Amino acid sequence: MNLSPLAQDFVLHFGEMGSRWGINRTVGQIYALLYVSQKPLNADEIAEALAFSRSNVSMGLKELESWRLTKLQHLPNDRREYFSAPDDVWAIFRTLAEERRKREIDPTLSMLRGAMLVTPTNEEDRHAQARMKQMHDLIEMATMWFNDVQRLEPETLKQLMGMGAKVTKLLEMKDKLKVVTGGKKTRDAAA
Amino acid sequence: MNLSPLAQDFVLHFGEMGSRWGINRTVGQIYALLYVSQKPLNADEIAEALAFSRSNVSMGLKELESWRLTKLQHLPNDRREYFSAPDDVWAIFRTLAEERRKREIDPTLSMLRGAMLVTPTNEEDRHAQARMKQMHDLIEMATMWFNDVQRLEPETLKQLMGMGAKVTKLLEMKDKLKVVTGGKKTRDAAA
DNA sequence: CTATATTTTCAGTAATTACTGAAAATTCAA
DNA sequence: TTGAATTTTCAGTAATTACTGAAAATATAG
Repeated sequence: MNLSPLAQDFVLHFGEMGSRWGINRTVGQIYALLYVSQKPLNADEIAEALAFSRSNVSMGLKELESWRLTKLQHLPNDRREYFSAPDDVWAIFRTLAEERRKREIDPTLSMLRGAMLVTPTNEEDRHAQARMKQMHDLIEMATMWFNDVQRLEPETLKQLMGMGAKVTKLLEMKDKLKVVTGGKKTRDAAA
Repeated sequence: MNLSPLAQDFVLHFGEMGSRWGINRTVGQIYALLYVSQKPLNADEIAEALAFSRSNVSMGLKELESWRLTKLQHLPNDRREYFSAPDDVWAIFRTLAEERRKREIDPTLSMLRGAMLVTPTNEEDRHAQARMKQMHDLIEMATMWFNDVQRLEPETLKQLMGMGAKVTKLLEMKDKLKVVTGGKKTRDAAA
């Protein structure tokens, strides 16, 4: 690996993290490399930098493409394909989340919905079904929420996140406003 | 596996999902079983229900304990240990997230902070460092936000999530209120 | 077309991770 | 204490997953 120590640390760390999250270590490393790289890289450059076989890199890139995480481009007078990661980290994270939802969350919701259609024949199953419904409802709520949040302008999102727990204050405000619009004195709302 | 088809589907599905998220398949199955079970189970019951060896169950339970996902109790006149999952799904999810943060997010933030202290010696490294900073900032923001949200009352949280994209409306409201408290007419705020 | 460059596939192998049974350690009732 | 019940450990093995090199497929310049 002929990378600077800085890049190398990053690449190795993300290989490790990837594997803890169900992503093949080498795929994680390839993406980390693309992420920090200044310019797009072709498969040979990646293989060389990470000391992987050319075929391993090919498979890794295919995997990353299936997650829609890479950008592909060609350079003039060069037949090889050059890969890069999007500039916007938030966009990367969003794509990853979308893809995971499609692959894992949605099938899970289906399975849970299916389970809820079964007529339970005993107390055990009745209980199991109730538990599955609880899980279903949580996942569905979180998913819908994320779906909404994803659509927000990055600016709005940043503002919201920056507020953290202070969102509670907003809720209180909202409640007060409701009271206000319901006919009470306006002063409280602005207080 | 002498489970009802309902429970069996659930258990197998979660084993599968677990393995996609970096959790050993059998550990996922054990937890799914505890999750749907009406009563706490001992290791032998789990081994029997899932057709695993007793030692495999022992290791799986230890793993789950290290994630703080199980409750342990004893029944009168029975020396064996009985395991169960918490009743509150949101609490389970929260614990999982906390633990993952401790194990994966925090070390990643450390690594990124460390990388940011290095004085870059060339343009490549300067760029890599800038990229790492972007990632660091996103992760830190998301973490702090989650930290805050975690502390909210389940009721408040539910309310917030139920609002989804409508939080934007709240933000707009807030901005108007700011203007208002800054000295403009109060009517707008309540509109 | 043809030759060459490039990418993909895949069977074989290596490496990693998971699982088991037997033995050791621990716990606790008597 | 002792010894039966229970849990844990761990070396060996099985299963899975990852990786490679060689060959096939694809793409494109001339």
